[in-house]
Amino acid sequence: MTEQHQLDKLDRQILNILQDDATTPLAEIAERVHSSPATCQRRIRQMQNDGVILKQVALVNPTAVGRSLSVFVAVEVESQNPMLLDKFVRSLDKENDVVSCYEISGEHDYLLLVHAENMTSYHQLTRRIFTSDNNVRAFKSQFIMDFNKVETKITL
Amino acid sequence: MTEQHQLDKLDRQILNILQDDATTPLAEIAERVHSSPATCQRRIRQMQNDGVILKQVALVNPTAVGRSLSVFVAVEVESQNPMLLDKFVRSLDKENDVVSCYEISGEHDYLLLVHAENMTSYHQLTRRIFTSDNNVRAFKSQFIMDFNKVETKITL
DNA sequence: TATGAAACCTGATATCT
DNA sequence: AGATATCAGGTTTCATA
Repeated sequence: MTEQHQLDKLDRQILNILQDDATTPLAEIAERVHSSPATCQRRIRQMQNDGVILKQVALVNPTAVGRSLSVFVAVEVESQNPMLLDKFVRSLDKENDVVSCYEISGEHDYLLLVHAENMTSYHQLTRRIFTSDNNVRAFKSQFIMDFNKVETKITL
Repeated sequence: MTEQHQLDKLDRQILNILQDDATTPLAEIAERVHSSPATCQRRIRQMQNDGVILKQVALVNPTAVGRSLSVFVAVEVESQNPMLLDKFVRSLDKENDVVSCYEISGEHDYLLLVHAENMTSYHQLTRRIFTSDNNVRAFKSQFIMDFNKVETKITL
């Protein structure tokens, strides 16, 4: 998480590969970027230390694990008081179905991504966290009907 | 990608671990779930074949790779003609800055996540793809001011 | 039929030039 | 930075319940 030197072409090529498949062996990476395994290894470690690579994770199919209802929820808060905003955000940590929370500009304040088991459990979730007690004035559910493109990759 | 048997507790525990850190050694996984490395290995392979685990990827910090402007774009299309919808979605594939595209219910049709270098490059992107030629009636940019919680993990 | 122990072998890491 | 040696850890086999 130290200060980062500018990424060069080699770094970017390695990142493109690892963002597609983090299990790619160093020997294959080296071949594809025309370098050596040792050099690739050093670059990767450097980028991990610099916080360029945040972590390596397994991506799971929500439907296959019983979360077949996915929703973007646009939330409008009652008060912009920092303590109340913080309280709202922290209340999401306990909620397994809330995968992400972004603070956004515009008419809404937050955009959440939720993976729920079904409509009943989603409804219960909304009753639990989108309350005026929790500093929420209003919320709008945008149900995801199709995942046309869901990448985590930032192509460089 | 075959038909999937029901996931048991062991599978779910393994998924929770791999969604946090896909580099966790099998020996450590085995210890934490009170099983053996061989069994954990077999379960993981099974879930990969069943499409429960989609892939393993490196997550990259957008800011650290020069994409410091992140935007959710709500897009409303002109026509619901399937061919035109498909054409719009396919036009996004070429765009490196467009990370995901969800088809949603409500007043808008699509929600895109974009990681752009800066406002200038984002503006150029909007001129390129959010055009009436591309079946777009209107779009609304929701700039991300803070990533309060950005997970890929579906806690089981 | 699924598990755990142990052998085996690939590939990650450290050292040296 | 690249080549080599070492060692950790992933994979296969086999025995067992």
